[in-house]
Amino acid sequence: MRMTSLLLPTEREAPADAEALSHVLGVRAGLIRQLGAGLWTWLPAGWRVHERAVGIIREEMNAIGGQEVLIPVLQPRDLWRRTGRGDLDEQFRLEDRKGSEMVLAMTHEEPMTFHMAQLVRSYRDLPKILYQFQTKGRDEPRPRAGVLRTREFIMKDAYSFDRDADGLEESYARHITAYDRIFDRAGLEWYRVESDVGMMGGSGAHEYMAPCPAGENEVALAPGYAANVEVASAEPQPVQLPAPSAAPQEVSTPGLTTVDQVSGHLGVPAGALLKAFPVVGETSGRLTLVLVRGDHRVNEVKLRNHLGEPVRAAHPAEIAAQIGPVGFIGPVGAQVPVVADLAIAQTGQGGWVAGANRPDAHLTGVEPGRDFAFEAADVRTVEEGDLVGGVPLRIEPAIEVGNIFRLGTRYSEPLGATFLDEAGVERPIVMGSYGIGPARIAAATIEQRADESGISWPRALAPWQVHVVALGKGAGPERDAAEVLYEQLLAAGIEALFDDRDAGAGEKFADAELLGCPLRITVGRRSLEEGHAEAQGRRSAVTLPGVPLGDGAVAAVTDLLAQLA
RNA sequence: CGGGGCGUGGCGCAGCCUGGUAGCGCACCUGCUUUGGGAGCAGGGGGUCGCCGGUUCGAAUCCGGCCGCCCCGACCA
Repeated sequence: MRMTSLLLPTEREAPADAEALSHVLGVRAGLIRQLGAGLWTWLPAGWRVHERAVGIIREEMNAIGGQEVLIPVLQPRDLWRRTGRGDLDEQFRLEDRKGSEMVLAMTHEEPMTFHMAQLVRSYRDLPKILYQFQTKGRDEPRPRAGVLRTREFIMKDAYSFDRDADGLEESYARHITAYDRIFDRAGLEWYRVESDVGMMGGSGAHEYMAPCPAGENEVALAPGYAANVEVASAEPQPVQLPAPSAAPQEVSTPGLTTVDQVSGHLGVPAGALLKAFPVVGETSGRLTLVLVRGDHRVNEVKLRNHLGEPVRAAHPAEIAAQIGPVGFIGPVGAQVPVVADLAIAQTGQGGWVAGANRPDAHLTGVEPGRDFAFEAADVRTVEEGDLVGGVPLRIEPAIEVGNIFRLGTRYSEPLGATFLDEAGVERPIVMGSYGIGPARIAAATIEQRADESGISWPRALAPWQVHVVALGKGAGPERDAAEVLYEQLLAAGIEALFDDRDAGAGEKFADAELLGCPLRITVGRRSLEEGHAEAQGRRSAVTLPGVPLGDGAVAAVTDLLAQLA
């Protein structure tokens, strides 16, 4: 591709509203442009990257027996009502001219299962893996960071159909194989982490996380351990409790309502406090008092999974009516169920500090079990430095680039996707679903590999393998030699971008570094006289061996490319 | 949805407080010079100042309403 004809609007300055690196560089390098909140257009160079990611995914999905299909984005809302998903907040809804209710697909479990319900009759029709690359519409509460979280995006979504749980395990394992290869080939640093299965039930799920500063998730990492912080468990760091006493002692803590104030006033570590967090079940309406250590935070995902329903923080009025004065509540004497985090329950010690359920007062010397009844559960968020297998945990922000999910019969049952087994018994198909966001692969790659000058693509994702820069404005020997080299590369099937613009050397180099093709070949007066062009890898400042012009050029470039990642 | 911020040529911004000819840098067009790290000189084109309404002789500027976009949080099967 010649840059004189390419639509590549590079910018010297970052857009004022861009924060994330992938957002800034995506716009500056001319890959993407914004149409509206969470709505992004892929320009030619950016789309080439996206399609390279798609190509890798397609190859690996085919390699595990996946079959590619294409399902409409526009769908009857009724289908979604049948699975109880006709009213989701994130769902784009519309009507056709006849007034029929339609939705834009957020994902494609419903239509996929709908088809399979009609097409699968017998256990002989299973297993199957079907996938597609298709647009998803999600009315996100807050789109952000360029293409990282958008309201419309392309997802590779795959669905597995098996006769039983063992079959699902096999399909699930195949996807792990494919996904591991996909993210390796894309050149990402990634982790496969345990993730929340949500309220959908199912027997487990994993997310593929690419660490990067703009990530919206947090992953907890230790050797041999990787989990989304939403579900991560670890051994807490110890805390020195004050000496126990025979019975709780009331102490005056006037106006002291925060953990810091109380621990400072009493001269005890924050971790010696029992932080009381009253929650109300969204469906049951039941109030529960959750206790975590004063230096810990309640993990709402783990809490929700433990209680079996979503929860919200209790309102001050509810707290005052059922437990005690806000700021001074505690488990002792509280007439509500108490859930104590394992970091408290497992110590078996006394000496804790808790609210006294009386204004301006706390209790010291509190001992769980003796002074109040509780149910023990792991409901806290892990902290950096907590131990897993004796090794301190670290926590990193990451982008979710893919997920794999055991669905079970969540969709096959309501949509009547069944088959007859050998015994003639009708059974629901056991399903899995598996997503990957190619745009997030591109964004995560930018985040992980960019430097001060711009993007640095791995060969697997680069929009072009070679960026040929002709120096010298207008016609001249450099331009002629570069022209010949460019044509040779094209003829040899090497994807090359040719900077044939009448621009200064600095501008051409700056644009080449911004765009980040793996190999830059410069044809300039300096080396032309000796009959060669200069080669520069994007990732290193080291000048590579020169490329001879003429017959050996293609072979030399091929060699250089082989040395680059 | 709560909090904060911003809307002025393609991009980045000033002007608004204190109403009176819409400005700067980059980019763009023409010519000449220049040509290995975002060139110089000269000339030139391009803006409903987000939208609607109000105040005023006069509104980018003041007032009201609306819309859009960004950031933080909530949220994100």
